[in-house]
Amino acid sequence: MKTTTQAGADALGTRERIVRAASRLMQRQGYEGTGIKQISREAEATLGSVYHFFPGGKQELAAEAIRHGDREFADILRSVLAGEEDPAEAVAAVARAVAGELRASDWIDGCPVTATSVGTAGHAPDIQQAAAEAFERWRGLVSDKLRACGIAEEDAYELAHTVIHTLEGAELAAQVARSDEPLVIAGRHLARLITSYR
Amino acid sequence: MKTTTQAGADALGTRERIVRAASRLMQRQGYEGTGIKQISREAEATLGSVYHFFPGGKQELAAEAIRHGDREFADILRSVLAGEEDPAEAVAAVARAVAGELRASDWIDGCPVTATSVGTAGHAPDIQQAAAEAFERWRGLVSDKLRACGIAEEDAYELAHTVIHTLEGAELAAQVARSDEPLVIAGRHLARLITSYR
DNA sequence: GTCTATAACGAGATAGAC
DNA sequence: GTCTATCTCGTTATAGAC
Repeated sequence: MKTTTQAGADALGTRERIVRAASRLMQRQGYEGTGIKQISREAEATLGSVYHFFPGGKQELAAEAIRHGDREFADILRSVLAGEEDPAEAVAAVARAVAGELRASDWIDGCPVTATSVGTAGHAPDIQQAAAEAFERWRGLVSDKLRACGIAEEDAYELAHTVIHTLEGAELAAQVARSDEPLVIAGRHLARLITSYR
Repeated sequence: MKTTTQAGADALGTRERIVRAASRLMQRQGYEGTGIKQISREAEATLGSVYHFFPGGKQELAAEAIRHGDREFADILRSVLAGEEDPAEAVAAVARAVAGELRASDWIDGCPVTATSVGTAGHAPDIQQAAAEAFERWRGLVSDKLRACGIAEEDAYELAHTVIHTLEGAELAAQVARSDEPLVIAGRHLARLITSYR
């Protein structure tokens, strides 16, 4: 068995621990607000190990952290969407799931992709591209669900955009307001919008 | 005439130049990514002047910068909403206006409130509150427009939430994708959603 | 691969003359 | 109100032993 497929927190390789720590910290503090020393400390790795695995420095590590957050939310999205047959219900369930995780973190842990990429436009293209790819992947998952439920391809494509982007914006608002109301309302409206295309 | 009401860029007082520079820089680089020295340089003020007007340091200045961005977008919102009679058309026009400004900046200048507040949750309550108040003000303007067009108060309240938050999320996505497609689609869907309540 | 030490630089903030 | 000089601390990144 390869080490990269082992389970259990203590069995994680150094590289994976570094990526996870970077993703979690940048999710809370953003790219500029997170230091490499803090990441190495949190990952229980030395600074030398960080630069060994990520010779491109902070930018390369941040791009990898975004891809980690991408995969993490994609798994949640797949799972929650599969749990409801009706696509409108499924999207509302995603909104509730996001709200639940946000509340559980006391409104601290926002979207890891957004938090890491905001403020890097124009001087960190790798980070911007990783974020764009994450959004595209998530939209693809939503679009697949909508098409599987009989919504026309072009409608599904556009609806997936608004589903992901509305959840993104509502999560930001929920975070600063320390309330799940924005996400609950967003879930209701997205469900209504989707239903109007059936 | 008081100096604070004078027009023209060169006639601005020092304090106002500092706030504007802070708002513009944090809109691009975020709170942590923007230095006070850079702000003072850009504002053509000395470091001493910055701390004279903002003894609370970077946090106090950032909160004021957010309130500046709040007022700026509120003015645009009022103006664009007033330019269209139909509320659905008006909201779509707002989406186009946001897309136009974003494209004009080569996808660099996102939402000044979001960019400044992301990553500060949990350790800068003044900033979080200023951001929450900005969103609330903007939602109030949208809600006023919807109610003036005959939409029930409770529906207008909830729709205003989703209008602002969807635009917010779509702007983030448009920024990383360097495309106005997310905002154009969001405008269309918001118009459709509003129309469904008439 | 891991570790320590340190270089090189910039950050936020302050003091005090003017 | 404005300006300069400076303190202190933290940052990214590198060097080189082990």
